Amino acid sequence: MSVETQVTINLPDGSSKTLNQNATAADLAQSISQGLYRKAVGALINGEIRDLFTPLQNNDQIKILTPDDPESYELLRHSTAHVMAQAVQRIFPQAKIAIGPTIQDGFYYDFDIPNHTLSTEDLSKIEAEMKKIASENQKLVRYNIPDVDKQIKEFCDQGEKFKAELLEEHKNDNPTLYHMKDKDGNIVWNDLCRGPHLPNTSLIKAFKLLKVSGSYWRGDENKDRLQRIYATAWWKASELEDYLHRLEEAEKRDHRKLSKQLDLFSVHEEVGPGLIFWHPNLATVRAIIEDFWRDVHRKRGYQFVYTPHIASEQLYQISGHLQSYGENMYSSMDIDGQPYRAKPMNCPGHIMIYKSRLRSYRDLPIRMAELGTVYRYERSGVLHGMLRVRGFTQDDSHIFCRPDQLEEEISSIIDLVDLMMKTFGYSYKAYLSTRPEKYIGSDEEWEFATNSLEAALKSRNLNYEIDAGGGVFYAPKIDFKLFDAIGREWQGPTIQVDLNLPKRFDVTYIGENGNRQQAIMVHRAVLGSMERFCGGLIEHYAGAFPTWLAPVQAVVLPISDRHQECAKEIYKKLQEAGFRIRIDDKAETINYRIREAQVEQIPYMLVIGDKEMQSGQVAVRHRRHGDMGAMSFDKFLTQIKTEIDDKS
RNA sequence: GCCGGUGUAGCUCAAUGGUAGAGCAACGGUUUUGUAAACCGUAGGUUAUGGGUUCGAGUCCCUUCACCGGCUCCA
Repeated sequence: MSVETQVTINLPDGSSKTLNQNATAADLAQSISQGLYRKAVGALINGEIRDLFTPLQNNDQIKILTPDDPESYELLRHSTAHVMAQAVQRIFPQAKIAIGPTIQDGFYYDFDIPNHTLSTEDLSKIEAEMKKIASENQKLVRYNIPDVDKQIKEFCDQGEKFKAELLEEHKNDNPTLYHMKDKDGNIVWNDLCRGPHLPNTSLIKAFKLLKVSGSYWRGDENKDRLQRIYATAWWKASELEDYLHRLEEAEKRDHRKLSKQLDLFSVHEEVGPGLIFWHPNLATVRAIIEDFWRDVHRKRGYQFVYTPHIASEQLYQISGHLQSYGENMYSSMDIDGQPYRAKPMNCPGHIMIYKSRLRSYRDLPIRMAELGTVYRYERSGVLHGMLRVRGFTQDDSHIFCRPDQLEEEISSIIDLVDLMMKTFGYSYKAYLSTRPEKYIGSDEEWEFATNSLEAALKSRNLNYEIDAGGGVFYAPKIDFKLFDAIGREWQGPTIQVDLNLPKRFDVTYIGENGNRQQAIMVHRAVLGSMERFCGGLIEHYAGAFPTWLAPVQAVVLPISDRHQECAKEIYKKLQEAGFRIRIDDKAETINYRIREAQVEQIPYMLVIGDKEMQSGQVAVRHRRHGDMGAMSFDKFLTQIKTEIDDKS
């Protein structure tokens, strides 16, 4: 056999294999082992997920994908999306299909279904039809469109205007269709799609349609309104069950639900949506977090400031917020004939303080910090518990520094972020967002600011990803994504190097050479907002705040009336020692009161009965570990003290 | 704001178009209790709001408001 009719491909283990030309990934799998061939669902070719029947090229780096590989879920979910679309069109022949991408843990598909609104009952019908399609064992076959214009016309004739539009857009990108064929090889359905896909539908076994919602063609509210079906798909039924279980768990942790159980916060129609009332329990948690926050900031050379909640429009004209952020600001109020606004951001206020006197290069850096409450208009449909509100308190800081101090400042912020996130038990990941398409400032400024951010990340040996073009128009930034106790992602700290405001406000200092120089301004928030952070914490801890944060740290429970005196003494001693203590001596059984304390997630219960009165000990029950037996009061004191000091 | 859904006692939920109910919580008693719910009783409602259809509306239709799931945006 000559070399031309063969291809050599490389395998993950470093070995290589020679196959006939036109061999596909499936052929490769078969040549490796029957077992692998049976399990194969696709291939990773030069790092890209591809169909199992993709012909291989000389020198390709190949990994055969099986359900054991995380990448295989992309194939599964994408193919399941097509099965869903086919099912929808079987049930609703008038339905036109838009797009159906995979998302985390699942996928969705958008449809235009004239004269029908999808309901939850429809979902089970569609699911049943999908099972049918899966059992029909249809083949998914990639098909290069030979005549794009003809295909566009065909789509138009079928009324598939979204597909026609997409194809028109991709006409020069070698567009492909995927044919779905029955066992006799007849094409029963097709969809414009780049792929890749599973070889056939029989692999699709464990899926569930989750919800319907509205959407727009291309996410544009001026374009067609579509109906979206969200769904999830897994290889095994057990995985699907686990996933649904995780959803249930997440639902149990919902901060709005826990708020009712634990009496944490409320919103009121008489007051307005998106405005949070902090009840004593959550206010206690917040106050402790704020104390901690002040403490770590003080130790890092921050100075605390307070700024007004309303300001003349002049301020926001200078800052540019009226022009670029006006849509999110509340309309003006008239004060002595002058228009004023509720503040949407703290930065202009901090700049006012900076500019209240002449600053020398020796004064820098100046780190100003404020738990600053701001008000922003959010569209009514986006409000969500404490996580998306209209009035909130940011843990906002602005650092004014010289160019030569920038990297060091950023590095120290990253250090602070690390301390804060570790304290609350979040893991995190950093993203460096670079210059977007629309921006202000010079290329040199962008380069300097971006390089400083990156250098700081590197100096701290922090892994980060680059979000190219993800910066805001006035600043490159580092964003941190947090991962909570059940692995969910939250928006975390942010660091931005502002290339705009120092110019607009003429923020300067006198340099060593006696000349006025422009100061560099860094915005940073670590917790984000107290509302969102505390809302997130509720879910992260599932309502069981660690002892250092718990609204009530221990409850003293006298067994009967004759133990009240003794219980009160213990209660008093603990309260005087600075703990947050409650005594529950109401005329209920001890079981009842223990249950109440458990439901309230109080970390410690101290049961006082005859034995304890005699021995002078306390019987300790922990909300998680249950009855811990009797111990001396001092021992308990030391134990809880250590726990609080360690913030564990 | 848009699409879809929901709104009944403080909470969780019932009530084929035909007299609004339960459990928990609250309150009053009784019980004095050993590690997740003692017993008896009392009170609690313009069924989110305003209108309409009907002999009759919690239930059907429309308005407004709020909430829920998304779209979009962001702390």
